[in-house]
This record gives sequence, structure tokens and C-alpha cells, in this order.
Amino acid sequence: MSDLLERLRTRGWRVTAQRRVVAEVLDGDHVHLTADEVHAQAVLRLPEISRATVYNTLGELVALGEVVEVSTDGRAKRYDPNAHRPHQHLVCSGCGIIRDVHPAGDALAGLTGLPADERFGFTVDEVRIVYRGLCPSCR
Amino acid sequence: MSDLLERLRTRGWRVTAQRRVVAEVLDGDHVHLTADEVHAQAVLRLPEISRATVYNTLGELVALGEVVEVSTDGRAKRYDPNAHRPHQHLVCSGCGIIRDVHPAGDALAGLTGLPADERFGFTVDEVRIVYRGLCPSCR
DNA sequence: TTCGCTGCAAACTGTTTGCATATTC
DNA sequence: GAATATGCAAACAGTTTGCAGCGAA
Repeated sequence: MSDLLERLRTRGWRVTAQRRVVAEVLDGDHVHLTADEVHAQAVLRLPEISRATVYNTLGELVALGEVVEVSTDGRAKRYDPNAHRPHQHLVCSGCGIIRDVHPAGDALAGLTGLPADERFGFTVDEVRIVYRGLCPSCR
Repeated sequence: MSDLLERLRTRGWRVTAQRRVVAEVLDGDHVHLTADEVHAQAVLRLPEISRATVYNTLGELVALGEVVEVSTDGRAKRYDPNAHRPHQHLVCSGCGIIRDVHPAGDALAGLTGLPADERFGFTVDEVRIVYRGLCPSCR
């Protein structure tokens, strides 16, 4: 059983076949999937799972903070299961696939804030860095 | 006449009332608008303009590199007319509005690349930094 | 006069929701 | 057995497209 399911179970999540399958699909994920791709993978293991359930489950996982929703330029959202490991994203402008990257910490130093006179009254609580380019097969 | 329209005209763009209005709406824009908001503003000046034309025009401006499409987390895309001025974005997690910000250049130093062993065969040609938080009215 | 642009409406994609049924705890 | 999750289908938002007519150059 995956760590993810274990953690969710102790938080009072009801474990059903559908939820297990969605969690399993996400668990082995290094290139993040769209909801539809998660559904496609899930169907291979549990043919009767519905798209709605996949969407609902992904939404719950996001709400619980176990999965991060990544959206890029009008394409379908992708779901990143590595919510607990700090990392950045490398996105292909061609096909939209997303890879996790872990640039050296010092490359990110000095980025944690935004000068007060550039904040326009906002509270800033996150800085996201996205590297964009073309993946090997789109090039 | 705006610089934008002037530039487009010399690139062979046919200037129509609708396109002029869309360009004018974008021109005075510092908090970027969604396609629907652009349409709403445009209707004030030209009541018969259609949504389809606004979408088409925005799409062309993006293709011409005059406007940048900014999409944040499954919300409607927003259109940033400051394509020629380098800047970053400050996004409200509450309502989705976007402000341009210009953090000091040295805060961004060392960010221009991604180490080769983290590139997974991608060519990287852009690094985007997005500051997220809450705007004054959502806080 | 020509070719490109517009408006309309219909199609489309990605996502959410209401409700009756089925399942987990 | 009670509460919750599922599946289906319908509704939805945002966006794109086909086509007949109109208008800028």
C-alpha cells in the first residue's frame, strides 16, 4: 500500500477501489498527468471507473494538500503528486508535458521576496519558477 | 493612434473598428484582462462587437507577439499587452487578478539557466517567475 | 473589386454537479 | 445501518470554428 493511501486513511478518508487506483496511478508518476490521462490509466486497472470520480478524487487530493494542480496556458490541468518535495517545473511549449526539476538551492537565493514597493498591497506567500522550452520529441 | 495599431498596420494588418477597439482596450491596461473583460470593455465603445471577434483578435495579437497570454490555474486566460517590456507577474490566489511587477535585476541573477543534468533533453528558452498571494480586496 | 474580417450560432474541450444506486466503515 | 462514494448524464465555462455577408484597401 502506498504511503499516500496510508496517510489518507488515517485522515478519515474512505478507501474505495476507485480511490486506490487513482492514488496508485499518481504514485508512480514522474511526468505529471492530466485528469483524462489519469482516467485512462485508471481504466486499465478498473474498467468501470468514471471520469467524474477521477475528477472528484483529484479535487479532494488537491484540497487535502497531497497533490498540486499545475495549469499551463489554457491546456488541461496536470496533477503533481510530489506536493511534499519542493521542486520546480520544466514545461514543454509544444506538447505541454511537465517534468519536475530541482535546481540548486543557491540558484534560487534572493528570490524569496518581492520588494515592498512592488507588492501593491498584496501578501506574497509563494514564488513559482517555471522553465519553458521544447522536449526532445517536440524539437 | 496607439503605437500598437501603428505597428500592426505596417505589418499588413487590416484595421477595422473592432480591432481598433480591442487594441485600445488593451493599450490602457495595467491589470490584465480576460477575453470576456476585454469584450465587455469593447462593447462600451462599439456595442455590436462580438465575442468571437474579440477572441479572434486576441489570438492574432498573441500570434504576432504583441500580446502575451497568461493563464493561471484553470481560470480564464488573461492578456498582457506589455509583451515588449520584460517583467514578472503577481497573481492573486483569491480572484485571479494579475499585476505586472519589475523586481530588481539582481534578484533574478543566476536564474537564467537550468543545469544540463536537470534539462532532460529539453531546450530551455524561458524562465517565468510568478509571485502568488492575496490582493488587498481578497485579504 | 477583391480578399480578408465580422457576426452568428453551433461545436468543442475540460470540468462540475444532481441524483439515484452501491459501498465502506 | 448510516454515511459516504459512485456512475451517469446533463450542465457548465471558456474557447474555437464554419459559413454567409460586409467592408477596408
